[in-house]
This record gives sequence, structure tokens and C-alpha cells, in this order.
Amino acid sequence: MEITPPRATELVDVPSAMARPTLSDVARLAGVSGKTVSRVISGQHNVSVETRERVMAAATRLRFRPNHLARDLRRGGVTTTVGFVMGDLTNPFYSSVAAGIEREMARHGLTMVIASTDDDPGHEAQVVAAMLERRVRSLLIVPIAPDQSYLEGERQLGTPVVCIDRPAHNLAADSVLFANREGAAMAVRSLVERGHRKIGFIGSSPTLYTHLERLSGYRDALIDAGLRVSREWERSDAHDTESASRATHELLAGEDPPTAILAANNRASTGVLRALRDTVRRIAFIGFDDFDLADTLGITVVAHDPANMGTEAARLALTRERDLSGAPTQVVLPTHLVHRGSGELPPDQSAV
Amino acid sequence: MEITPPRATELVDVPSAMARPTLSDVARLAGVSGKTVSRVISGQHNVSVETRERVMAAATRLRFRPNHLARDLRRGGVTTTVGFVMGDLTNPFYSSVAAGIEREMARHGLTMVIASTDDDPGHEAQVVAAMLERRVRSLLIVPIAPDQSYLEGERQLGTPVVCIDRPAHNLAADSVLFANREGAAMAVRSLVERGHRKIGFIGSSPTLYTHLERLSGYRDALIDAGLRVSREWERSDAHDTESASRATHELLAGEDPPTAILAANNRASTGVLRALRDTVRRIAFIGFDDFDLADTLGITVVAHDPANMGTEAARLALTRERDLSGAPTQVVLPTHLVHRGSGELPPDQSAV
DNA sequence: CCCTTCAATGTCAACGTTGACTTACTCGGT
DNA sequence: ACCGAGTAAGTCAACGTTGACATTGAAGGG
Repeated sequence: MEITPPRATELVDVPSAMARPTLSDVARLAGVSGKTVSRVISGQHNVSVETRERVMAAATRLRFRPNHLARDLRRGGVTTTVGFVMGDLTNPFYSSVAAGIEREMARHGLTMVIASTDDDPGHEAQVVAAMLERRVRSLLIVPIAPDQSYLEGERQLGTPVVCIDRPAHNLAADSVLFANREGAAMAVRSLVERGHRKIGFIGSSPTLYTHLERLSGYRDALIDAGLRVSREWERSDAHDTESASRATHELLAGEDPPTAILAANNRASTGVLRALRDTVRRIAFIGFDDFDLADTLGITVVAHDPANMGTEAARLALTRERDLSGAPTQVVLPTHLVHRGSGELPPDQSAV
Repeated sequence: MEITPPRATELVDVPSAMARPTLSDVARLAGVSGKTVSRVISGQHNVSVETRERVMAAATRLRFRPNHLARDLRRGGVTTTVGFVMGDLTNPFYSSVAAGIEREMARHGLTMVIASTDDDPGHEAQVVAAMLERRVRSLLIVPIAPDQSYLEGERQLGTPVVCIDRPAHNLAADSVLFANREGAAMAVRSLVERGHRKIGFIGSSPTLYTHLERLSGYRDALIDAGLRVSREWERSDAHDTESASRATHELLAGEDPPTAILAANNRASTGVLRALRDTVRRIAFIGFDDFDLADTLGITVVAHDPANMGTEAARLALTRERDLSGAPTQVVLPTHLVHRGSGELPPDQSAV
């Protein structure tokens, strides 16, 4: 008995992956030229109804999907994609910003590409390069590297650059920021009004713009109130929840501990709250950045709208496309104090 | 005195946006052929050192960025981009998944495109189409539409499809899921062990896979313990924080209120916690999905690892690329109970 | 009935890059 | 001096689509 070898057609009939149909495949099946198919799929009107239907039928049958790469290339390399470069997608602050960008861009038929620098300054240029090579039509970035001058050329070459949450270094780019100083100052003033004289500040990094601004606001408000500014009450090394918690413990274990604490960001807040749970003293607390359970927990915060920050950034980018040479715009979004109880506690007498 | 008209060169010298330099521009400046530039920038080795340096210098001078679109097109339309379609980027669960995908893909030199369906089932196909037209090399999706059969063709055309958190409907795709039933059952068993006989369930939607699985786990565990299953204690209409909070209040205001509550997801948890704050009774509580402050607040949860879910999904997609015809893989990631106090409260006697 | 106008469709080249091939040298061995 | 092998470089076409322009035929005006 002979062993029948598989027929060639059998092998051919089970392709692991057939090639995607192109416009020409559709054209052949519909019996028209490629150009006509092009017209149909890009919705031009000068095509007869019968032809249009025939083309549509052929396209559907072949499961044709126009190749956006080819289209963008032909149209001059300007894509319908915008890039967003941020530090850590896990941080709800950034993801809210991303959601705001995504929504606004989607309204304009644009798609968002995300890349994370993992909060590594050395990673920024690399991640940005990957986006530019994909010809994003604009670049929204939360700058982390100490210098963004390398983006000047891109701006000149027609790619709008918008900085989010922090201004760029050595680059005249549009930016969207929060009223950081004023927010921190409001928080301090509110605490002072409740009788606090010793207020701690827990922040992340002395090189970070938002940290510095908020710290300035904090100091200015203390000075304006005629109070003492003390380095002892300022911590700039709370990079994450863990270190913020530790910093809080240390602050409270000091000789002359504060009766109130201001946390410079959401991560720090989480850490401070964890630390405060272990203390019998009732420390007043205000956090910068609102968060999910803050209302439930009665946490007073300096609130703002991160999604709106994304929206505004998207708008700046879209506007900039139309006037590449104009002076950079800086949008400052308001912060406001949301009183929920934790920031309204009076100074704990046992701590004095 | 005559007015000198601006010289043509002056006008030309101030272009609002000059065209991006191409490979040929670099070639011209370096005095070599385009192909040689191509070799240099794509790191091929058969180029002399001097030529390479000359080309690099020219490229730098012109701020040349290779056009990835053109490259991908020439190379056969397979890009270095993967698509992630999810419901709401604001939900920390999804953003953690996204972070996991992004990280794993970045390790392989791939970029992630994100699009949100805004939890609108009708939006899914549209968003997916946009990605496929951009020729993402694989598609990771949190399915929301009642039917994904429209993706079968894409799979056949060589685009891996991986479903995240929920399986697809009418589509043989790889998927990554959590052990939902088991997680919910564990939570119930733990509550029963502490003496609870009446346990409430607050979930989001009777059409949602995770909801149904978790509800099944809850019911099964009750039945296994010989306890009564009552529709009165099950709520399937807590779509957001607000409604979860309301549902909790209603549950507790009932004739025979539960002494413990299981929330089916992080949004529901937030709502339940808000509602419980307004109650004098001490209700035991367990939430599905871990969250930032859960440890600080002493909230017992059914925990899992969303970032890992993203990582696994990315791996499935990468594996699938190499064997498009194999049977679908289903990865089930473990859930485990994290005891923190809220779930270990005994039944409140005043509530009996 | 011819000429214009316009709608429907087609032809061709180009977007920027790279794979397949070819060409021009150089070098070592005999 | 000659050949084969190897290295460095170049030529050309093609990826899938669309803009510019050309062609066809029918309708409408005089």
C-alpha cells in the first residue's frame, strides 16, 4: 500500500496567515480601478451608486481594511496619531491625564500612543525618538529629563510639543500646569487659620518642578503669616508611598513635631495616611491631588482636574498645528481646597 | 528713496514648517546613495567606518529621523505597534493592565497604542477598526460588545487577538482571566467561618462576565456552607461608585439586612465603603480588586495582579505571532484573599 | 447637430524606505 | 599577470495608497 503524499493544494489551502487584501485586490474583484476603490473607501462623492455598492461588497467579502500607514505616507507623512510620554501609567494622576487626552483626540479622529519613561530621565529621549519616528503629529510630554532642548528641532520641523504638569527645560514649548504655589499656599493658610503654627511638608524630590513650586507656596504662606520656616519640617525625599510613610514617622518623632502635615502629591498622601494611622496624636492633614476615597475618608485636599489637564494639552497641540511659529502658550489650571475634615482638625494639645 | 522689496531668499529662510529631511537628503549631503544611508541607520555592518561616520554626521546635522511608516510599509505592513482596547483608562485596574502590557512590549521594542471604548459596546468595533487600519501587529482587548465574531477574520489574516479580563463571545481567541469564582468563594467562606450567615453581594451588571462569575462563586460558596441564597441580598445594578453606595444603603435598610458585604469590583468597593461610613452598625466587608489605601484602611480584599495580567496578555500575543493556527490558550491568574480586618469582623449583634 | 460642461472613471507617479541584484574594487594565492 | 573571493557601494523596483491629470460619455444649450 502506498502512502499518498499530501497534495500541494492541501498545503496551500491551509495558510498560517494569508496576506491582507489590498485596494487592488478589491479593485480586481469589483472590476474597477484601484483609484475608484480609493475613492469609495475614503468617502469621496463622485462615484456612481452602483459602483460604490459593488466596491463595498467586494471590500466586505475580502475583509478589506485600508492601510493607514500607506495612506499617511502618501499624504505626506503626517499621521493621525499623537504621542503621550509620561512617567508611570499606574499613577492615577497620569492615567487621568491620559484619559483626558485620549478623549479630546478621539473627538478629532486622532489616536493616542502612550509610552512610559518609567520615571527614568535617561529613558526620555529614547521613548520620544520612537514616537517621532512613527511620525506622531504632535507630542505631549510630562518632561523628566533635565533638558528638552533636543526637541527644539522637532518643533521647527512641524511637530507641536506640549509639556504637561511641568514646563520644559531649555525649550520654548506650550505647557499646561496647575497653580501649584497658590494651591500649597491655600492649604497652609487654612491650617494657620485653625491655629497651626508648626506645619510639616512631605514632598518627593528637590529636582522636581511641582515639588519646588509647592514647597515655595508652603514657605511663602508661612512667611506671610509671620511663622517660622524650618528645614526640620520639610522633607524632600518621599519618592514613593513607603518613603513618605517613613518620613512622616521621622517628622513626628522629632523634638518639636508639627501639628499638621501637607503632602505634596498623591503618593505622598498615601504614605502619610498610612503613617498617621499608627499615631495616637491627631495630626491635621492636607494632601495635594484628590483621590478616590478622599471624600469617604474625610481627607482635605488641594484638588484639581487632571483629565482637564489632558484635554487642555490636547487642545494646545491642535491649535499649535495651525500656527507653528507663534509664541508659546502657558495654561495654568486652578487648584482649590476641598475641606473634608482632616485639614480642619485643631492642633493636638498633647503634641505641644 | 526706494523701498527695497524683501529678497526671495529672506522669505524662503523663514519657513513656518520645513519638510522633514528624508534619507535621500542625508544621502545627498553625505555624498552617498540612499541605500548606504539606509544601511547605516538600520545598523547593517557592510559599510566602511569613514562612510558610516560621514553619514551619521549628515544625519545629525539635518536632524534626520527615519520614517517608521515607510519602513513598516516596505517591510510588509507589519508594524512594531500593538493595540490595547479597554473601557476606561481612569479605572486603576485598566491602567495597571496597560502598564503591564506597555512594559512587556517595550522589552521587545514594541509600542502600545491605547484606545478606550468608554465602556460603550457600540464603540468597540469602531475603535478596533482604527487600530487594525494602523496595522497593529496584535490586538489586546477587554471585550465589551456582545459579540466578537467580527475579529475572526483578523485572526486568520495574521493579527493575534488576546482577550483580557473577559473571554470573547463567538471567537476562539487567547485570553487571560482571573480566578473569579474561586476568589469570590474564598471571600464568602472566610466570612462564613467568622459566623456570618447573611452576606450581601454588590455587583455591577448582570451581563458582565466577571460579575456573573463572581456572583456564581458567591452563591456556590453559600450553598456549600448550607446557607440560604437570597436575591434580596444580591445587587447587580451598581455600575459606579454612586449606585454602589445607594445599593448598600438599600441593602442595609431591608427587613433582614446582611451582616457582611462582598463588593464585586473596585468601583463597587469605593461605593460600599462610602455607605458604610454612614452606618453605626459594624458590617464586615470584603472587596474584589485590591486598591491603594486598602492596607492603610484595613480593608480585606480578594487581590490579584492586574499588571501581571497585562504582562501575560502581551506574552500570549507574542507567542501567538509564531503559531497562528494553534488552539486558543486560556491563562487563568490566581486570586487570593488578603486579610486586613474589615473582613474579619464578627456579625454585628445589634443588627440581628 | 455641434460644442461645452460635468460626472464617472482611469493612468501614472510619488510618498520614504528596503530587499534583491549588480557593479567596482581590493587582496591574496599561484 | 590572472583568478576567485570578499567588501563596499550603487541601481531599481516595490510596499499600498492617493494627488494630479487624462479620458470617456452623456446631458444641455444654442
